[in-house]
Amino acid sequence: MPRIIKHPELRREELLDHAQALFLTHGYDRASLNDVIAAAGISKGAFYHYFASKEALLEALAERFARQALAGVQDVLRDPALDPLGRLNALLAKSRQAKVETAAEAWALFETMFRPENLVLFHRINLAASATFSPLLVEIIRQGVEDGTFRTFDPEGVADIVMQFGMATHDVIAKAFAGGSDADMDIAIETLERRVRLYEIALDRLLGLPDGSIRIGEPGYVRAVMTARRANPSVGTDARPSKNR
Amino acid sequence: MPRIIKHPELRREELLDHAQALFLTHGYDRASLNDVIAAAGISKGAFYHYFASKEALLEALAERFARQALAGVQDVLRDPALDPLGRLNALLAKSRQAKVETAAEAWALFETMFRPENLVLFHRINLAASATFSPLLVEIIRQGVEDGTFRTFDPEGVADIVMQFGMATHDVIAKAFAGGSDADMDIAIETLERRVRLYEIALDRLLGLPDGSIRIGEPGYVRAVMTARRANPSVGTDARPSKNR
DNA sequence: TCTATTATACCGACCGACGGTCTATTCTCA
DNA sequence: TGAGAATAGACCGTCGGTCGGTATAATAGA
Repeated sequence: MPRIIKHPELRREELLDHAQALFLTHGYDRASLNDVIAAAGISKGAFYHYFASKEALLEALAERFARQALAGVQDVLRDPALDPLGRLNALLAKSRQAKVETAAEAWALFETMFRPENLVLFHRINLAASATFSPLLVEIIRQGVEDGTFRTFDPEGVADIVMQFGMATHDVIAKAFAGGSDADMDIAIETLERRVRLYEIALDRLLGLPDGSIRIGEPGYVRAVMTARRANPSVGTDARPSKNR
Repeated sequence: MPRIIKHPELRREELLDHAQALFLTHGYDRASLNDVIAAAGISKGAFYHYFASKEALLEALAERFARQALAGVQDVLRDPALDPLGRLNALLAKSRQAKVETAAEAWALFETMFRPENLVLFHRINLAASATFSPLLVEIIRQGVEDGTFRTFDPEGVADIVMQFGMATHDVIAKAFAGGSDADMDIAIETLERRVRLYEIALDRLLGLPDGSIRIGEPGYVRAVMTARRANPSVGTDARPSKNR
């Protein structure tokens, strides 16, 4: 095997790219290190030069996800024209928009993200995302409390609940994919749509706002996300020779 | 090795008992099948006679947890004297009581439950618990809506949020243990206490009740749980020769 | 009641794949 | 030219899981 030397940062990113693809298509546990290094075209030794363990690779991947998500939302955070409620809604809108775009552009990725074997991966990403976004939410809520827009005694708590709501949609979506049939999907879409309305009201009331102040997604948005796949035909079930562990 | 034949159900329960002990002390991933069968004193073949896989063992364990939890709340569910709000509060009180008792009787178990390596185990148990308890909550809420006690358009959604809140305390507690020092623990206790108050209010308002109607735990209850360990000295960190995967 | 026969419970050697380690080699650059 | 970063790949112990086989229990026919 010829020896190929690349710029370290590039190699690291490449490794993350291949790991991401494999983890998403086969799940963290089922994608082996050998798969990853084979895809990346490097040796075990090279891999362990960049990452201390497979676990560390997962961690780095989650961090990268969080970093990218944060970058996409910087403008909202910095916009001085926004009041706390506006900023909070803008933040929610951004994350909604990110979901729609992901669904449209990479339905396969979107779908695999919610497969049961990806629970570990998903959890790690969410953990990293929480660590990144919670402080931002707290700051927004705190400002809102200060200027009288919001009323709550526990900004951190409310921030956590916002994050929780975001993650909770996961289970509903997972059920939609688990069912498989279009009918199941339809039920799941309507459930999720109702759930989003509920989350909005929960946050409204938790923050002492009139019902309808918080907007997580306009009616029909869930359906828009979930039917975006038509443009990008399903990858179907795992086409890989099954491993038995 | 002598061949010992036991009643199948007994053997199965024994297997679950040993698996539970090992999974809790070392985590699902780190406790190997060989550890389990060694503890139970049986062969690989015997194990695979009872369970199709290690995964199936975990599943069965989670189901057993859920079944036991369900058994503990049957009286509350059946009590005809309770109105929906009373029943909901009684249910919350029961689960609180269960936590306090667990903490007092088996602090080691309680602590290990929240260690990071037990995330998978914890998640499975919660999944099983959700599947078991959500329908019960839905039924209670639905009745409350019918008789005018509660006001909501999405009983399933509210039930899910109740379950979510129950699980969310996990993260806060996990942080308390992660910190380690008594000071960290103290901060975590106060955070959790405030968080419980927030959850109560969130549910009050979500169900259209006056603030203070829902009681998850009386003030000071969290501290009572977390300091119950004094009676039962900590097991400290993992005393086992570390495995490298 | 005493066997044949079948079904069930159990044993443990064995397997391929896994994550991870180690030594050796080659490249880069001061 | 020498130090150290980058890469290679053989190798290791352990893992979850399989398999051929054995001992015991249950059942049936005589």
